Amino acid sequence: MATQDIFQQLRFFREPEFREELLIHGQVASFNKGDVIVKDGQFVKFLPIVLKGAIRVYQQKDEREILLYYVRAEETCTMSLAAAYFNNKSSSHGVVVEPTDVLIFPADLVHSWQLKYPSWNKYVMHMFRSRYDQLISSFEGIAFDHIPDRVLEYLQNESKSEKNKQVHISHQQLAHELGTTRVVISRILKQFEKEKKLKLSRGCIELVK
Amino acid sequence: MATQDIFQQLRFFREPEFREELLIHGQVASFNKGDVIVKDGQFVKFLPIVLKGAIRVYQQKDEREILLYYVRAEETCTMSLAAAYFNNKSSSHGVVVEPTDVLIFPADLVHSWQLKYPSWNKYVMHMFRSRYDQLISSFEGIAFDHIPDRVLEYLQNESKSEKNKQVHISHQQLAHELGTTRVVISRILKQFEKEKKLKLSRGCIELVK
DNA sequence: CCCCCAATGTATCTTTTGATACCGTTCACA
DNA sequence: TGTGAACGGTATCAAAAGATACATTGGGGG
Repeated sequence: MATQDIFQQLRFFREPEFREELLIHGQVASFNKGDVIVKDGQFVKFLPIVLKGAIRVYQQKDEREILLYYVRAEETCTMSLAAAYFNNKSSSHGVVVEPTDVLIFPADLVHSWQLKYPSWNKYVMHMFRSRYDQLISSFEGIAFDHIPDRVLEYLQNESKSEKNKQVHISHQQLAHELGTTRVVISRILKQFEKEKKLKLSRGCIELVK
Repeated sequence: MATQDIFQQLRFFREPEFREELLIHGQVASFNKGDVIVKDGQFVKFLPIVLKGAIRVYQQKDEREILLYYVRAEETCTMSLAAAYFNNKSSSHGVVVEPTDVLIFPADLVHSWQLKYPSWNKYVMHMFRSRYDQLISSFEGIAFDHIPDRVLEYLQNESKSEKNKQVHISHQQLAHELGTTRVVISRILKQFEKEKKLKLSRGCIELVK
């Protein structure tokens, strides 16, 4: 990826010296679905900023899984960032879910950037704030909404990025994302279909609107 | 409160110039139970650091309430901090729950401190990380644990700060904290009493161990 | 000492969700 | 073209939690 393309993605990094540092220390890497970016228990040596694609970040405890967020274009992984800043081991997993390009750079630069470059500082604050809000939102969902509502909300979120209203996901995967079981999801989706809210086909759910 | 007492509370603010700024711009204020520190929809002009006591920070939507965290000694309110940093309105409420002393200072100083004082920068990062972890923990509880477990956990957390194992709280309040109803709590507590896990009296729950 | 209200105890019923089992269908691939 | 795995539909049962209703208790203020 050419230099200008990188900074087309990363407009909010303003200071010329900062951009220069990013080019000197940073490196573009490509990953495929299933690649593991960080693992629970590992020290974080490199910090990624996603240019294209998505990384799924989650915690695992016993058999259960908590989805924290997806790192998408222009974003970084706040869990890794915090771990890097305090030189802690990562407490979460990061797995690539679609072909993904990331800009990676040594994690120990974070400390100095934080003080030297206002645009980086602002970026970090923004990321933390935004992740926190996302988590509150998930929390709300799980605390107050019944599963049918959460299913609908999930589907609407997923589909609005695409032109059409189709979401390509299996009932099993959807159950996994929402922390429930396949049977429950199938039951709910079938009910929605009866109510003409959506159309079902193998591996695909189409919202009707 | 005398100067040396303040910095006894705030050891992690190291730079002498920073401490000086804190003294120049900061001011100690005292609040009582029920006082409102921030309100949803208000711009954040002043940022508090708690010296003693506790502030309950929560969001309200429709009739429901989400407890985000308590701001206790040495801590600041990350929601206010983020709102101040981006000059946003607060999206949460902060209410004093016990007699509380706070150091307050103008919110617009945050930007410059962030860049000038490493110890402040570190403090902020630490607060964000720690709030995020707390929220994940609540999330886990609500997602995976049954209410009886959450009740027990809540009581253990509350009691371990005190010498004895008594928690002074009504079933109604406890239900409120855990986002359920009084009847459910009474039912569960009674069951625990039968199992000799605790002793109940009016307005007080005593853990047996 | 009485009255009132908050706090608590308890029964009953319903809804939501999870667990399990079993079935047919579709698809990739040998 | 057959076959096994993934996908999806559905019935049945049980557990968890909420909703509602009503009784009882304890303590403070008049």
